[in-house]
Amino acid sequence: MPQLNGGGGDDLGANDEMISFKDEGEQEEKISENSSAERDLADVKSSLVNESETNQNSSSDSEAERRPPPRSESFRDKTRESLEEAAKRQDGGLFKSPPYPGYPFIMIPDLTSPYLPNGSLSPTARTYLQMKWPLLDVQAGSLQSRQALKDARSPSPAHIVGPFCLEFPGQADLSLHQFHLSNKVPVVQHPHHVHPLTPLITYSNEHFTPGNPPPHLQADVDPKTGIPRPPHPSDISPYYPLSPGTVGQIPHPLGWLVPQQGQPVYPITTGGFRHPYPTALTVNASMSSLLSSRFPHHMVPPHHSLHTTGIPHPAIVTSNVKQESSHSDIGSLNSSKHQDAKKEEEKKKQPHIKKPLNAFMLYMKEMRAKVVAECTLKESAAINQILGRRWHALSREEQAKYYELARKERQLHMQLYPGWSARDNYAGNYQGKKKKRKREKQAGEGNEHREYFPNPCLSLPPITDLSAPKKCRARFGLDQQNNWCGPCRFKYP
DNA sequence: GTTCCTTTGAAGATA
DNA sequence: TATCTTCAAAGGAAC
Repeated sequence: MPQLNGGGGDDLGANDEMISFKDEGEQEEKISENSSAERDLADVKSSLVNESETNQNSSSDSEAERRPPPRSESFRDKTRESLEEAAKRQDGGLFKSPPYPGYPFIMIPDLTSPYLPNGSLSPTARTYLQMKWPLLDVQAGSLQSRQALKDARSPSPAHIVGPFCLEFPGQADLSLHQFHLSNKVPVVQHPHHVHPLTPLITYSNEHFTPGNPPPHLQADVDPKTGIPRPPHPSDISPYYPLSPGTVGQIPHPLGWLVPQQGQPVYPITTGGFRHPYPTALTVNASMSSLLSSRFPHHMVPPHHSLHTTGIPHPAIVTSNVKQESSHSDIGSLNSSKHQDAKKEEEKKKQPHIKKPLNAFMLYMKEMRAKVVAECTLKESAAINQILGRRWHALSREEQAKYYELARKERQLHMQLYPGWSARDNYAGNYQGKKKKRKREKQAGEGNEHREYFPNPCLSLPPITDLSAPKKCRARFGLDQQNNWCGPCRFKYP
């Protein structure tokens, strides 16, 4: 994890950059030989990588040296360890402040009660929400405040200190869903105008249009104000969506909550809970609604009308487990074969809970569109190379944002899927997940591409795996054969 | 339709 | 404990 101590050594992996410098130098030469149009394109693309790399120093040119220093001494790990240590000390508080001065943490004092007595959001809650979900209309945390906004059009930024460096003590939980997404704000992100902390927002507009939530959901009433409010589970990252299959089977009360890109990231599954829901996990009724909204319908009690206060409690998970257990008891009357077959069938149907995204993945998710827009590259592999280098070019503060986001994602993930382990997704454990073929990449392997691979337009690091001569073709496409290495040109004239 | 590619980081597995 | 392996996202290309 990033530190802000400004120590002399930069162990953020900047060693990578020398490669690009060398290549870029060659690239420039090569670019100069190309047409002006190509040069312009190359400049634009190169600028993607170069813009922040010009200050990077490194002398390493080997693949091995491109890797970060040993983890035990790495700046990231130190910070991460400190974070985790702090997280342990923080008694499970999700958004408490770790003791890292200058670290852009986003803290909320007490998310269990994000509402003020009048039903509006507490300022700090608004601040956090606007940080994490900028498209949230946190100003209009309640119908009242929304109406007030409508009338006065005057937010009260006096409460809002700023996106970062907010630090609040106190317990936090996942009751953010008591906040509401605004139906007025644009939900679809523009690729060029992405908030730095919006990687988690993938909701589509239609999913939050006023008419979309089932009418009966409107019955959700703020227990404090008595004002009906839609039970938007907006506190949950869209990385924890419902599985599409689950949504499709039954008009689940929150079935309209579907991530924009359609692919569930953290679909809840019964299989995700290898153990009963821990009683120690403090989840309030709001959280429970969220959880219930992400459970397959077969895990939710048959009544689909949500309780005004509660909607199903996390105990529902437990109770559902018990329910399943009792169901199994009943099923024991049937033949065991039938039961086994049914179990296997259900097991196959289980959507697997995906890993929480790490900092770099969050960064990629956010920046990919920008890179794609600025660069004509199509292949994700090439884009990821750019992103990887830009990641290293990021300042520690900027990286820290993503590390913090990733940390919260992990914590949220842990709360949503307490029994989940990354091992569950390993090939063999997850039905339907194909085992990844092991890459036969050997460090230090000779690389003719390296010699021929200036990659003029992208400042990409040299390809290390030359086992497949078709790589340049796959990498650049047929229309950019001038970027191919010699062997590839020869093979695919 | 499935797998590969490519990146970094987290976490499990293994020696 | 250190190292290795797998999997997260993405989407075009290859098979």
